[in-house]
Amino acid sequence: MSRTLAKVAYSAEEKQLASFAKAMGHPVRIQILKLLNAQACCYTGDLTDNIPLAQSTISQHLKVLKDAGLIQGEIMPPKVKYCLNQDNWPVAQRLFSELFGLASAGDSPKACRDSEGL
Amino acid sequence: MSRTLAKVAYSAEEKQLASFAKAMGHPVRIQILKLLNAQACCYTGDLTDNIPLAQSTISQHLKVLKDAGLIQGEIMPPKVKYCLNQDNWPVAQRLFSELFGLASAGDSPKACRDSEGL
DNA sequence: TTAGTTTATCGCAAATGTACGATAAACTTT
DNA sequence: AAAGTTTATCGTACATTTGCGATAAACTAA
Repeated sequence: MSRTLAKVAYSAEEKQLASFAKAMGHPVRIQILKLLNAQACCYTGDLTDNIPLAQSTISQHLKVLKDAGLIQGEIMPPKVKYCLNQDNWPVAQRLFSELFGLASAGDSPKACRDSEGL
Repeated sequence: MSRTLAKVAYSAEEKQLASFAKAMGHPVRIQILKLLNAQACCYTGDLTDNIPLAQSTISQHLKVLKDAGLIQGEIMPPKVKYCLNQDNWPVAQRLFSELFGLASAGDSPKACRDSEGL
């Protein structure tokens, strides 16, 4: 048969994962996340200096990441310091891990013998 | 200081990762990926039957996933069988793993002592 | 108070994304 | 050949995203 399929609506986790993914769906935002992951924190100005986009545009990208819950900002007048969101980053980590078949690092997708089509 | 920052342009990997993430940025597409990950393959009709969206809409979502390289489709007249993309799924797996600080499963984001701001 | 620094927000234009119904395309069965 | 099944594509409407310059907001230093 083939009737053991998807539920009709999205689960909270599916929505959360899609929301994280959506926020990550732009190269600049990936760049920002990588930066924060590598060096803990940074100020908006640091990004403005090194990314060839208007300051307002970068601020908008930061807002997207913040609204998605991936980063958090702390006001340190006159600057704002951003870091990965302590609470949600591990959640995102988990959700993506689960989607990708969790761990076993070298796992290949469930075989679909024949494949290579279309 | 603080001048050891981001490069001016995006690397190929950053663009690739953003592209994967963007394709994953919708709950229906997450649902489809989970399904394919869980049961290897499925036909468009299976999705059409179980997701409350028009057939044309689902077809479009499949196209987004296919264009991003996350899934592949094989024509088996009169149906089309979809599976995770054998080549790229592991790539996506790796890129996301790397972004999330690779492995150590329980790692928390690099401390940003003080935090909780804004 | 005034001027300076840093970041967020507003208003706008152009491009993309989302969903639908209608229709075409490909192939099977009668 | 005609009718049926399954999936993709087209055209359309509406919403969201992306990027910019201009401006406001918050706070410090003169």
